[in-house]
Amino acid sequence: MPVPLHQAKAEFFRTLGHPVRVRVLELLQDGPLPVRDLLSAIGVEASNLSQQLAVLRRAGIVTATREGATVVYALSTPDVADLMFAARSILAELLAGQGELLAELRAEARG
Amino acid sequence: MPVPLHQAKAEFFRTLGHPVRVRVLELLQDGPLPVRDLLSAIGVEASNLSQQLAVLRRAGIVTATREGATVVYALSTPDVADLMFAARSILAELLAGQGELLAELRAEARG
DNA sequence: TTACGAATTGAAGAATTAAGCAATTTGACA
DNA sequence: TGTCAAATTGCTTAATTCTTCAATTCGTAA
Repeated sequence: MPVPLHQAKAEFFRTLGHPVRVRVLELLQDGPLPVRDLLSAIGVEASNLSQQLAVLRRAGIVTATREGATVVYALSTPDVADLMFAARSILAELLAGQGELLAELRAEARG
Repeated sequence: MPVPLHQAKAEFFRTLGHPVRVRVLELLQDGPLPVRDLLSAIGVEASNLSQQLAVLRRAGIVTATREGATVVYALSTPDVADLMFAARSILAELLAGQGELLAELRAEARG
């Protein structure tokens, strides 16, 4: 298996590794949205959101289309939803595991 | 939806955002492996691999078990395979899209 | 005990990345 | 034309992350 493919995968994951960008992808799962809506939903500075949108754009994960005065963003592939779902599943398991550890710790503290 | 959850997801993705760590997770999909094997398969400095394994460990994505002189690593949940699969699918689409752009560009160059 | 191999840890410098503010572009409309 | 709102870009500072090297831990066997 060629090395640069791992590089590409790693870069892809890194592209998702920012709370605002995660937020954007989740919001776009239900359909395209203008920047204005993303802005009010996420509640971050406009230039900051723009920077994060640019990261997603450069990676090709979202597309931007100008419609009059506004710019509308959309997922370039709906498969992103599957990925997010898989991530949620894993995160749920990991956090459940931590929850169990926490429970054990409490049990020890009581014992 | 609470803000820190997005933070957690972002951190999770960022944890995957490194070629060596991606490589490790893919290798572990077929079952647990001792560090020695990861080392020879990935071909990176031992201390570097150890650093990356530590990142995965701290995130709870892999577990380490000492067996005599060696340490064996395993995925803490098999769901990681699903995530990797989803990532591969998206990456394939994105790269295909780039391929199309490249084809168009070539067509223009010929025209 | 001493030594050796396997693996991890700590720390320092280089390189990336994020956040916020000012300046700029682009389209809509008086 | 001039102006306003939407969105992006450029730039600077602060914070993270990566890589490498030296030192350390842990187990095994002489």
